[in-house]
Amino acid sequence: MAKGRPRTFDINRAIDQAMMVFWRKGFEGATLDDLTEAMGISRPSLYAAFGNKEALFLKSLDRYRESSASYLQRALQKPVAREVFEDLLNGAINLQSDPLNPGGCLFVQGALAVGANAESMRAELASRRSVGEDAIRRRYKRAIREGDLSPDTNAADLARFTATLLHGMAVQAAGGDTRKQLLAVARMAFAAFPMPQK
Amino acid sequence: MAKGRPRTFDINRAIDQAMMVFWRKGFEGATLDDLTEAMGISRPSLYAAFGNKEALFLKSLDRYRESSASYLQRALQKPVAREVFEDLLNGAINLQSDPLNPGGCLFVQGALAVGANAESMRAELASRRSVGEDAIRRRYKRAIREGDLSPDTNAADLARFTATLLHGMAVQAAGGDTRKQLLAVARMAFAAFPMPQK
DNA sequence: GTCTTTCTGTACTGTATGGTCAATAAATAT
DNA sequence: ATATTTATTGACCATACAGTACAGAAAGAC
Repeated sequence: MAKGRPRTFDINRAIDQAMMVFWRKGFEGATLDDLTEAMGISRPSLYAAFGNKEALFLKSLDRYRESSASYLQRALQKPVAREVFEDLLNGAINLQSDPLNPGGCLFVQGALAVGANAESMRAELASRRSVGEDAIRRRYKRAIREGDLSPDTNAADLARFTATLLHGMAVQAAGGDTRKQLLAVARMAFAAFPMPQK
Repeated sequence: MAKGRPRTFDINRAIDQAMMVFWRKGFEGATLDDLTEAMGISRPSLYAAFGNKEALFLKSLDRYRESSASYLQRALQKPVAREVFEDLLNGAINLQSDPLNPGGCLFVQGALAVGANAESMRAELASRRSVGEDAIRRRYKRAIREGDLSPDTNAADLARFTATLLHGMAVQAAGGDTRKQLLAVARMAFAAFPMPQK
């Protein structure tokens, strides 16, 4: 066991709580008092464990990707592009409209437009959204190779279209749209998905 | 002419400048120093003319709706639903990816997730987005009556789908997507639009 | 036990924020 | 001209913010 006095709180549980606060209030809107209260720890404990607010935010983003947004990796493993697309939309809806969560998506509302102090976090989020979109693009490319998407499909455009829907639904969910309403949106989007190669 | 010393600045021009700051940094991220500097006026002048930061934000939202986002009202006047849909997407792209503007949409990034102080502005924006979506829904309802949309179309769902695309493109644009890239997204979305009644 | 290491709690610091005061300047009304 | 109304200016205020110092507490090492 590590020497010295052990922490009295579970660090992963603390990150989970911080994540929820950032999700609900954004990076700028979440104050240290909000965070420490939700995490159940004092300010110096937070700084000892994480460094500062930015580092805690980044940890929260990692945690979000691995827990809440894990539907994305699962969707990418579906056998054909059509199912990938459907699972992405359904998974996003499931997450974003879960009444136990803040509405929407941490990667969207965490820091979409911010002041100078938070500019680097805004860029970080844009970058992470881009990483997700790129993973989708690569999956569609594979689908083209494997023949379940027509060879003349533009994978980058289709991935961007997918991301646009995910992000748009995040805004809708942040505004209070229900799961049922978002499912109807997804149903319409399915009609835009290119036909599988015959 | 009104008595008393006249203002030395153009109030509409000042609102335009404030709007740009809010658009770029959001309600919370925009400081009074940011605002007064961009508007070219002093703090007490701002308070005398507008009341406070919230009131200035609301004025900026009005201005945004009437200038930048005026494409929406124009699109709603198109003769058939299909053209309405296309003009909405094209108009949004035109606005959101204009290099002279901050990327994205003020109604989306103005206050999507915020701290307690700005909670009422977050709700205000959600409400205004909802007003826009409702105007689209009513337009589609009319289209159903007029026969250019099939009678079994769900106007509310189609309006929500439209709004989701607009808001999703706003997030994409805020992240740096170009006009060209967004136009490709719109082209895919067109495929999801229900066929006109035969 | 005693030493060392690490964590916790209270209290604090410097700064930036939104908002205001009081004095002065510039216009109209009579 | 004088009075009145309104705008501007620069300094100011209270508060909330992110971040920290320091003393005490709890564990392992020996």
